[in-house]
Amino acid sequence: MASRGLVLRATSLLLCLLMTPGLAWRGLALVGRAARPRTSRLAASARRTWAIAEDGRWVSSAAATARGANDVGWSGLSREARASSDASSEEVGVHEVSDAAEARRVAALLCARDELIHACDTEVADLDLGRSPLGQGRVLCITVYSGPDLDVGSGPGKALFVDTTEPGVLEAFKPWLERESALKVWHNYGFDRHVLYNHGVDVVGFGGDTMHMARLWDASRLAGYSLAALTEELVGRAKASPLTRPDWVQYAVYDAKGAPPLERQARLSRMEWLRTRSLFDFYTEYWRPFGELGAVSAPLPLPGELLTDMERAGVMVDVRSKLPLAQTRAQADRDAAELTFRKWAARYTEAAWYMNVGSGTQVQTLLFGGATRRNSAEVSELKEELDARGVSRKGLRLKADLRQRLSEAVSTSEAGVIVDSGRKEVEFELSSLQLEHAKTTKSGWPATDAAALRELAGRPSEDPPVFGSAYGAFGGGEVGEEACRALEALCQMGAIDTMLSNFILPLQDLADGTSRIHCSLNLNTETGRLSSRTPNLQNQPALEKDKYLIRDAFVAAPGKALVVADYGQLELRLLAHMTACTSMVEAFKLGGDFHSRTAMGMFDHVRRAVEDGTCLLDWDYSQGEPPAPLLKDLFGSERRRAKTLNFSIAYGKTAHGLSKDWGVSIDEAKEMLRAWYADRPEVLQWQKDTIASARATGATRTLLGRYRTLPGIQGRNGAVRAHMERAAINTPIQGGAADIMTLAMIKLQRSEKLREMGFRNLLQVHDEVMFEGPAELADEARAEVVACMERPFDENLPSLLVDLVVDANTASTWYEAK
DNA sequence: GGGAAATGCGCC
DNA sequence: AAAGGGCGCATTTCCC
Repeated sequence: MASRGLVLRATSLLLCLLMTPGLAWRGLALVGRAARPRTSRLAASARRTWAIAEDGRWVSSAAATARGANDVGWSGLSREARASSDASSEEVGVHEVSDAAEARRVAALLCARDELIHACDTEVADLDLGRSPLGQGRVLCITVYSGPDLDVGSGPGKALFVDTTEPGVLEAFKPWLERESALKVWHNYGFDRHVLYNHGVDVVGFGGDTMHMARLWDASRLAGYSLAALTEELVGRAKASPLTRPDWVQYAVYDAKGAPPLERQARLSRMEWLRTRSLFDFYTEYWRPFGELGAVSAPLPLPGELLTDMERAGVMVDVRSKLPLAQTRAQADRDAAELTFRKWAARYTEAAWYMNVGSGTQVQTLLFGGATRRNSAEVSELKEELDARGVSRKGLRLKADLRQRLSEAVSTSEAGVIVDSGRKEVEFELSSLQLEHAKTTKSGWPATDAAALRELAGRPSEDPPVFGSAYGAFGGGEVGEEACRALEALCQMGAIDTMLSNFILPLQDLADGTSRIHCSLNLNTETGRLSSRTPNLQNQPALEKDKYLIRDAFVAAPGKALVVADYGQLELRLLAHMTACTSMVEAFKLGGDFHSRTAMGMFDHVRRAVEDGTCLLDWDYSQGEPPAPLLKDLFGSERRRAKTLNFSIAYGKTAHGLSKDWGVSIDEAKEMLRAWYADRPEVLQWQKDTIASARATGATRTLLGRYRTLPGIQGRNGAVRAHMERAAINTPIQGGAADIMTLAMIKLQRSEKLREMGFRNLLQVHDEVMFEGPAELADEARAEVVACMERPFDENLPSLLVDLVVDANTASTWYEAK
């Protein structure tokens, strides 16, 4: 068997490509990763250009510099805060509380000072950051800083260091922590509340969350200052060597001093919100209740907690039968698909039998032979250089389980193909099928994602089958068909693997003793949406793709029911409202299928067909069978395009992107965009105005007037600028939708009906909420949920030009309720 | 061994 | 210059 040398990696070696029977050798094509161009991430590398002047107005950084204003960036503040903290660490002394008697004395003094706002923090040990703090972690200490007016006997303005590892200390502080009138400000409240709850302390008296406040004055990323980052640092240090007491004290009081809530409040107070009011008013009225409990100045007290209560409640999953069954089915399907692919691939290159099918690099090598970005001269040059240095084969690591399965095969393999290196790794040589690739990754390598595999495979299992580009590459006929089927199997295997490792397995692992999953809900996005992590419950498979019925494993507790409610076309309604687009507002007023109406507006022949009765816009099937065909059936492709545009326009999609998605020319894509905008000129105008204003001010605003700074929108980097311009028109919509959901959730939380009926909010997925409560009251609860969501605005806020439509169902599983 | 980058993919 | 906004996360590979 002849083999030819080929360059791979500068540090290690050279890949021998094998001549394989039945496949034409097309020469050298594999290039090492060292040749990859470096790319940087757009958002992360963008530099901030905005600042707040002393009077609280947004100004450009140039103006800010001229006027000596502070950099508004979090990192900027963080540095200032750290500097001032470091500078004042000698000035602000620490009062240590290390025994029960002293704890009782100090806690009593605190209870007498409800007029103060107390900045609090905890330090925690024995914590796995990959899961919710509910049910794990041990509080080591609490730190409290109450400002210069508190004196517990050792002088005014001391930070308290409360050592809760000493017996009786936490118990002594419990009454104060559970005291509703003692306002406590935290940095990422949910974390501390949950960890203290593990010790039987149910913290209330929420004064605010400095993390949320920071988000409000600058929605940009807060890299490096997350609680997780701080905790990881601490855990890392504790691991390296036991922390000494002074370490602990300094570390623990750092946050309270470094991010004083009053400074946050002052910053927010300087920023305009609705003409005469400030962002601090916004925080107090909306985000503080959203973050937790209505404190003194909220318009109405909230009867409990919101985000932290949702986290605490968790959602029940069926770990006894449904998820294990899903796992069994998924693993069987995956193994079958994997075998199909392996058998096929190994016929061309034996090493494929041993490869890691989950490795993009190996699939890349197998199918395409690597990148095509280097010309042959460069390849030869590299090859010579590496040959001269004597570098040899590439070692490809195999998964442990695969390794075990293959250990026998390795020892009996044909000469030359598999080399057991004697280390933990098995080295092998993978020759390439040298297929043409239609798509590359952003760094220029052939993509091996689902779309790329689909391009090769086509839809060979459909009737009639549609074969992809691999069919011809393998000479058509049965051989071509088999190739397509094998590549489809590879694609399916990847999809099933995703279901297993992202959903089916972690859900079982993360469920607590009562089969409930507790995610962490964070108010930490650029647009004001929530995010969910450990696990992310906001990306569970949607109904159409939920082959293993994962959503069916999300269940109501025995005797209870779920109420699942979602807004219909929330973002499109926001777009209609914010642009005051007559056509869209009218379409929503008329009701019926919105995308079909869009198709009518875009295509004359569709409009005529509806007008002369050839087809119906929409039909209510409770009236029996429709007397004429429906638009969506007669003009399916027109409606699909209209729908795609409806969703894409708000994201700023370009003709270039549309033409690629649809496989049409740029001109055709442009024509589609023109047709969409022709019916909605206000949208185009609004987008232009919004971008212009964003460029002038460096920020864009949501429906409720929250800001998002857009670093780089005035800069010279075209890619960053274009990205920020799209964000400028999307954030008002996406953030506006988030505003509406925030209002709705506050209203839901304040609903006495729901509280009396025993319904509690478990989840929010951007335009959807899930409640759980007694099954016999589910219908009544459903009606109340709909009522709250349809009218989320309080009397201080203007209403929308369009109605909010809510679809809600009750069922015992998430799957059934959709 | 661990962190970071690259790739890919789930949701709205 | 890139070519759709916003997230979280698994896996592999690179790199120190």
